[in-house]
Amino acid sequence: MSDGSDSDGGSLNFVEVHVEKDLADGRFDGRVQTRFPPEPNGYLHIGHAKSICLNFGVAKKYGGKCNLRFDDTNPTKESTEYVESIQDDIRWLGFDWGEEQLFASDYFEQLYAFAVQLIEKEKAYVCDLTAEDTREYRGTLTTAGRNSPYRDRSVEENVELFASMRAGEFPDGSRTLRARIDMASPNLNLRDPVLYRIMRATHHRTGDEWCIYPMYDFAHGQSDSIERITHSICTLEFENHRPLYDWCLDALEIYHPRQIEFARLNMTYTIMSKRKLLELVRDGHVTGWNDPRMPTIIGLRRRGYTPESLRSFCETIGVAKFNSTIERGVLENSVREHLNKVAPRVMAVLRPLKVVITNFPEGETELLDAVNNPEDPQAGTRQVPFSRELYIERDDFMEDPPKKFFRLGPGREVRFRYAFFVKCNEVVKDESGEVVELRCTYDPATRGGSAPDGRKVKGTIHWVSAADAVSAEVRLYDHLFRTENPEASEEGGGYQENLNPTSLETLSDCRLEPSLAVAEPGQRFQFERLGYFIVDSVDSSADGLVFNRTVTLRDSWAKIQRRKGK
RNA sequence: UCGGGGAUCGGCUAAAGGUAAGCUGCCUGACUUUGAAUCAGGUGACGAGGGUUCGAAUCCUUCUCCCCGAGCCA
Repeated sequence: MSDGSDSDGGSLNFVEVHVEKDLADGRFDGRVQTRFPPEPNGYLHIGHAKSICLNFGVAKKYGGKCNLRFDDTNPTKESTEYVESIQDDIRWLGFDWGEEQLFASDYFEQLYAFAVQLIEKEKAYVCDLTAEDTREYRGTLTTAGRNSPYRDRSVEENVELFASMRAGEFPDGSRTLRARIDMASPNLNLRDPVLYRIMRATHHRTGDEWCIYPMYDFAHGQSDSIERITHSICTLEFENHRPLYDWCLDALEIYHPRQIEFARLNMTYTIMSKRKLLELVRDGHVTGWNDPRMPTIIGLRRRGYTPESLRSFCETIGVAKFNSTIERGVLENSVREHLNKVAPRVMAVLRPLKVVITNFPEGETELLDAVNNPEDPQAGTRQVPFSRELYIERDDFMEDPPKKFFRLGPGREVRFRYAFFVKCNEVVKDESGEVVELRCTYDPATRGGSAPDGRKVKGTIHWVSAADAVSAEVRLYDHLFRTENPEASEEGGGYQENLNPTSLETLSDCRLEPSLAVAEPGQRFQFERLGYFIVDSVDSSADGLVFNRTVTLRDSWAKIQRRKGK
């Protein structure tokens, strides 16, 4: 294909361009095999979702496979908790890596053999320099390094020493195995990089079997090679490592995949660093990796995001080498778009204001038909009870409203969704002057929401019947950070200075229409005129419903207000 | 300072020497029993200079700015 497009007419991202070129050149016998290689040292976040969609997506598009391989070469940071969460998250996202459980740690024996081969080829040596000395010998960005005094040990001595390293005869950090490349290389990764270090730590899979562990650079490429990966797709920061990736494979004379680097995802109002996300959890700024404010997959999931929305998000943002930052709103749009199609509509009042319909008979209830989802006729209808005492949203009433306020005010008439036209006659206040109740009349002739006399109302508001309402707690989430780029702090402090103090608002006195009484954890709804909400999977129970707001609806009224406020 | 990358509407991406396109945002308007959704229109870009060419976002060149790199992390 040379016109830059695929069969659907969509354009190719640059990775796919490279893959198609390789396919056309017969470079890997027409195979495409990718891999997603997380280190199990934290939970996956939306940035990983980009990589997952890319790797699994490219494999699928060209009839290949994508492996899930854990890059578990540093036992001090890794655990099975993370392994399991990563598998869960990938499955939930909708991807399948087959039955294989792949771990770099499964290749430790093979990797060790590779290292011995390198020694035998005089391309690696055991070095006794301390960590500090190693750094000092390495030189700087602008000055060449110096050869280690241990660089010219004999093959025999190196083989023996390396075996002793493995056998546990030396203390942690006392020796390393290094590649013999070029201490004067302008690429610091090539200045005799460390291949193995001595580290007594219990590995989550190999236990105490090993006391030496391979470095990323010596494990990753060879693991790719063993799995016969064709395209090893990673992020930009590994671009400087590619010469070393290639060097190892060439030195070993083994199958040689191609590494391609793309720009990782950055998003406004959040951070993507695993280390910093871990700090947020540890320091108690969030309730856990699954806090709905976290950019983690599990957090977004609990927040109410759908796998479809995350996948379509990854599709829209594209893949390139330019270091870009995606607006948070793009993510929000992706979930709105999906939920608009599938989420059942219900009425819920978050901040209740009592309304008494003075001309509606006491103790009576009228059942009204409401559409479950106007975007999906199959979803059918349900009945909602209307009675003398109702609740409406406090925001839907103003005592002294401007002309363009289409909701309730003294003397104004609006439509109560799916019910009647209602007119406000009287405003009741408490001693402090706060509005506590509205006394209104309804027009029985407008049942269902339209007037036989053809009169129109400008606004439609949601409501719930007071006697029939179910109570719930609703958690409203806002950006975790108050600045677009939390990493850039004004006072020179850390990103934590930019935490948004109002990122969570908990409303405990919400009233929902009765159909919600049986809502199950994980069920998603649109609360009409408010947003999309999900029953919390952790804290919600039958006698204590808890909802998380996934995202608000677009709100052009709020936008107008904001514009005026400026 | 050395090496490796990068720069196209406000944001994100296409254009593979031949009409700078799409999505999103923003602004209008239509419709509306969700100020939602939907629909229509508008706004708006090749980092700068030089060169090659009939023709350059694309090739060459100089410059500017940004990112990555001196872990026994990945």
